[in-house]
Amino acid sequence: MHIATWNVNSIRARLPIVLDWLHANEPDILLLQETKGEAETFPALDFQALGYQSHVVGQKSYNGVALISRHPVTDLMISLPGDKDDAHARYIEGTVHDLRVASLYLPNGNPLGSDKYAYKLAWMSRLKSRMDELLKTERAVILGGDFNVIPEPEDVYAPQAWEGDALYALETRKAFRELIHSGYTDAFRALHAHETEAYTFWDYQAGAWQKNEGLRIDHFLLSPEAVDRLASCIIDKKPRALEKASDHTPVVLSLL
DNA sequence: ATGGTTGTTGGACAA
Repeated sequence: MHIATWNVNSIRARLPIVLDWLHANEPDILLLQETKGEAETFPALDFQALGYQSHVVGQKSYNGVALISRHPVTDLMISLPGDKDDAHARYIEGTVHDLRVASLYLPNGNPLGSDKYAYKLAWMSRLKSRMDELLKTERAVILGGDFNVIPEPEDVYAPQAWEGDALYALETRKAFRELIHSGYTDAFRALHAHETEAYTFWDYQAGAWQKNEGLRIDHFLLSPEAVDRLASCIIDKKPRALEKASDHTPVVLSLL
């Protein structure tokens, strides 16, 4: 079972790259973030032609997540519980075989001290509540997506320069640790404990890709039942080098 | 250094 997560920064702008990658890699499940459009405009027929069904939560212009699968998906949840007034399209969760899988786009939160940062922290608190609920099911749970969190200094090219950023501020990392400590595992770091320069995002600006000034902010968090089946977790850097690339590159999880 | 880039959209805003 192969599951990929990819912040594509607009599915319309990225469609050829995503379809080429999907055809070449054939994961069982593809989790997308920042599809940037209403669900009705999602190019589901293009994915269907490759044998995939698409489940999309969208909104105009911003955010947007999708759960794309070669296998049937049941029991969809299309928002993160805990705030009925939150209209951002940032969360979708469903069951594929014996797995409970979510695609999530956690708020960026910049700048620190703003309403946006308060929203980020509140969203992380809501996510923790949902993750606690999922743990109680004692099922294999896979949460994949753009967490907009740099967990540790080795996950960023210049830690000191990011201390005032909402992706790396201590309060953000504390909230991320709370997610982990409730019983989840960061799949990439579990299998690559001391690997450095393992990034999933490089800014479009200032030659960040060419200088390898990246961040590791796209993650898979696994429940204990999923960790028992963990075989590999790799970052596929190749799509970031293409013309018209997303600023993020896919992370691919393999389970037994 | 108040820049630099990309996407949506058709001027800012978000990242």
